[in-house]
Amino acid sequence: MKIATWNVNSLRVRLPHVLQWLAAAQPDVLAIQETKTVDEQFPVAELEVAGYSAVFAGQKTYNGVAVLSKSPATEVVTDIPGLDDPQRRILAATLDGVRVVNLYVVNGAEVGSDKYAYKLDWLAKVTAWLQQQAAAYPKLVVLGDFNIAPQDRDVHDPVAWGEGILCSPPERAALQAIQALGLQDTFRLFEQAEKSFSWWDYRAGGFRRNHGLRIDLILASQALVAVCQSCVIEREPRTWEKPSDHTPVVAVFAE
DNA sequence: ATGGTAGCGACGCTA
Repeated sequence: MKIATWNVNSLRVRLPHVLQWLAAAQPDVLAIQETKTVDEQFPVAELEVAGYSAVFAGQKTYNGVAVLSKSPATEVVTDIPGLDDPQRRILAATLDGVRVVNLYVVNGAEVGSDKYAYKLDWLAKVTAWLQQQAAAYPKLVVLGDFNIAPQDRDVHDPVAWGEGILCSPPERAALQAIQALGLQDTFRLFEQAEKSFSWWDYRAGGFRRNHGLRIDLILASQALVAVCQSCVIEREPRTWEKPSDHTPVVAVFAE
């Protein structure tokens, strides 16, 4: 089972890229963040032609998550207990016996800001719910745009980024709390090139200079870690004309 | 000191 995550930064703008990538990569599941598309405008028909069904939770202008899959999704959840949030950032679904939780984690803007407080509160509530998901579903994948670089090696310039947003100790502790539920960062199960990133700022030639961060993650429960065969960052879509600022991350699990 | 670009929807907000 091939499972991928990709923050597309507007599905309406990026649909040609998504279709091109699906045709070539043929993942079983693609979790998408930042669709920026209301449900009424979700491109169901185009994706169906490509061989994918979709579940989605969209809103106007911002956020929005979706899960595309070759097999139909069941047990779809978009809202969790204790988090009364109009922002569409969560989509859980079951696919061929695997529980997939797609997260578009709050960015947080700046350490100490209101948005930062919202990020940490959001993460705490999501983590409490993930604990229940982990208990209910031994085969669990939690993936998406985490807006947290797990370690300094996931940051192109750890000195410059310091303890700022996406790198601050409270954010990293929040990610650790999720991993403490028994979820491992599948990318680090394997040997990887140094300076492997999944997001590069559009500004200041970020991609050209490989000034990026690894903030798009695929976490897996022990039952899936045991059968995880690979986790790779696919850089190519970031080289295409008018790309998303993120590129796909793909994990393969046996069976 | 706080740039640079992209997307959305009306010149600012978010990332």
